[in-house]
Amino acid sequence: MRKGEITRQFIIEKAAPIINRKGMAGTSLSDIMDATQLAKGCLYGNFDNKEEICLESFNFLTQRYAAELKAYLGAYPAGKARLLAYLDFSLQSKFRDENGGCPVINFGAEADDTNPVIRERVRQTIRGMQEMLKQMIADAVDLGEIKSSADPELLALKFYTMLEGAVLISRVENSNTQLEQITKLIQSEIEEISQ
Amino acid sequence: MRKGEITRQFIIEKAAPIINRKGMAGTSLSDIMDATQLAKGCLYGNFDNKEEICLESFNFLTQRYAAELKAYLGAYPAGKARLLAYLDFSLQSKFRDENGGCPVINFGAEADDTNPVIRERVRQTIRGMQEMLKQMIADAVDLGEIKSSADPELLALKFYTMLEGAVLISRVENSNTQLEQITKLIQSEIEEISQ
DNA sequence: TTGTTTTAAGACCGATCGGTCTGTTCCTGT
DNA sequence: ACAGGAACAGACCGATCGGTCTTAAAACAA
Repeated sequence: MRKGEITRQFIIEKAAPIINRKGMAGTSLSDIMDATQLAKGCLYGNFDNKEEICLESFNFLTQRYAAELKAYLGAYPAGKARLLAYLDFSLQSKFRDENGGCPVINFGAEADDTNPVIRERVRQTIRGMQEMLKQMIADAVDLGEIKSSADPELLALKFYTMLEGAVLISRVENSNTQLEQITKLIQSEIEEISQ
Repeated sequence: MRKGEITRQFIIEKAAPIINRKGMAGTSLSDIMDATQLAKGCLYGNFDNKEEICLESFNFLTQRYAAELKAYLGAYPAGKARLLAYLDFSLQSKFRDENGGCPVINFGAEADDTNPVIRERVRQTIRGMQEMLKQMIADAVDLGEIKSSADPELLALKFYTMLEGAVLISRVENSNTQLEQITKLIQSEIEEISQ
């Protein structure tokens, strides 16, 4: 790997939590210079502009999350067990707090009216998460763990909106209570549709 | 009413949709000067700083929403009918699109890590909405329309997270589909716990 | 080791940022 | 009608914004 690629990755890793916390507009290049201890010329040698740093930061946060999630879920068999494991992961994931919360919420709320490129990436991420949830539910149905009357797609949307809404509220409240309550609710809903 | 108070209100009404769309950090004073056609001296004659304009803009958006909601719900009898009317209002409320989406999401996502004052106001708003929902559910229980086994507080949290999550996704997707699906889901859940 | 290419530093740029201040205009109570 | 105060305009401020460019240093291929 070339030196430049290492530096580029280093910049992204340092910038991502800041941008996730302070927002794209709220993060200045000097913020990133401080965090990386790199000069401006170096930043612009590795990126075309600030927006590219923001975009790559979002990609980094979501890809890292996806990798951690995949590693975590891999230990559980497909179906209901993995679905419940996903809830555990969502709850215990310190990720959200340490890096400024869910990037889907942060980047989504900021980009929806201002930045079509990033908004499109957020959309892809949302669809990916829903698709994954849908697949886990469908697997549980196929395995006979969940009633076949269940609609995996609709349930995935329901659970995902509940979780995102709970993450938002928990961040504003600075408390895990709401996220815990919602997680328990989803767990018991899964039990209700189990057979 | 003094002239100053009229101008102050005028500034807030013009600034609020912009700040809700572009964010607090992403909105500059010149944006507000353009929208109001007022000079800088006038803005600072009516507000101490930009943050005060942001705070009052959030207050304006939420208070106007609350007023419209109250007016809408007043036509329905307390209990299940009003609860269902709330869902209708949420769905048809053009408010969200015209002004840049739900201010709870926009200001909440931006302020949670950066602005304790505004975050506290968002928190109050969230609690107010949950309290209102809880009350509507509790009324329906008291009237015997909903089973007494239902937990109004938990249901309020559940419905609210679903709605906020759906609003976020619908905005990123630029489609009402998800919000419509979630609204229908909540409606049928209410029917399930009805008696 | 040497020559070339890549990478980083930081001075520099014009524009714009949030905010101040002074002078003028407009409103309003008498 | 007029005096006094409130409200507005806009020049002005230093700081900082995102971004460029030149130069030096470091990395790399030979």
